[in-house]
Amino acid sequence: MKDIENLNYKELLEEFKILLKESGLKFTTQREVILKTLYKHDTHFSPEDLHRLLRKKFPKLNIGITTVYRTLNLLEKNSLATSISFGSQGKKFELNNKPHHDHLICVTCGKIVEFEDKKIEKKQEKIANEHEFELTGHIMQLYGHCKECQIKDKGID
Amino acid sequence: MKDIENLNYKELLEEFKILLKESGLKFTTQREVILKTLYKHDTHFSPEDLHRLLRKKFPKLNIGITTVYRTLNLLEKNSLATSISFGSQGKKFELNNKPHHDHLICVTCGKIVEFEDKKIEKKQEKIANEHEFELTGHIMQLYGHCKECQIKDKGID
DNA sequence: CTGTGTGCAAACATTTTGCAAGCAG
DNA sequence: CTGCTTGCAAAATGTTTGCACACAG
Repeated sequence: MKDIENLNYKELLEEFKILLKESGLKFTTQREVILKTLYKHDTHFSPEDLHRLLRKKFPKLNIGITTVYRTLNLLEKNSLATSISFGSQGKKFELNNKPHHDHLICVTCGKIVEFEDKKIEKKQEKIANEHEFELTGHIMQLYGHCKECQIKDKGID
Repeated sequence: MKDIENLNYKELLEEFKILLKESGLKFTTQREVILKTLYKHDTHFSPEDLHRLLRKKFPKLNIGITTVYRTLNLLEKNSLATSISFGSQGKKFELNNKPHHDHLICVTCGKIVEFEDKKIEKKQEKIANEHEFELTGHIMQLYGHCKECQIKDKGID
């Protein structure tokens, strides 16, 4: 798996172009603005949110939701992006250009908070070693109710 | 978060009934068989799979997918169950009546090793608290190469 | 030019909602 | 009896596919 951690936009773009060429695919304006927007906003985007933003910022492009889906899936397939999903609320995507981190996810409103914990990562390594595994990666997602949703759930309703 | 770890079915059922009463909801056959089936099978169920199984095992009930969704959401909202998303497919639900165990997965041969680590669990709680989340569950999956496959991988490939 | 990419509309898949009838309390 | 619950059908939501035209290489 290619390591694109800490790449700046120019490097990322280069990586994307190489990857397209290798697969016999074409570099298009749509694909470019999707990559650029993901890079600039550094958030978890749902396809729908990203699409809305793109239509607003690049009205002339008249970009379709279909293209957004296709490009996000393309990025994920090639390890330039990662999606995290929570069922009915759909997937959210982020670029893989920053150091590894994990996610806290509110099961009520879908809010995502990132966190990083070196001690846990260390412990994971240790567990892997104990079982004679050579680690290549991991998923860790914590699910719960965020502050706002705890209030909502208890107060009214 | 209510602790329902290690409850047997009778206790779990009691907990469910109390919870329903507290919310002014009713105890119905549908809700009962859903709880019981989740308890018995001790797996991650998608709503469709659970629905299919329920229709097969309790044909007279003629249970609707709607009820399955509603009950699973009810259980999750009250922390008796947790839903997680495996990959790109929909949600899967499991009861919270067992201590959470996690998985080490060999990406080559698919072998799965279960493990449990109290320190990591504690740390996760701490992280959640720092972000004012009330935890309901988590996924932690470590991916890597198991001992046997490390040998194989080095030989060939 | 060639074949991939695009937007659109329609198809699909999954989950939620409106409703009339059923049933728990 | 009261009003929550249910199954059904329809709607809403999220995602993919077929197609004809556009465009990168």
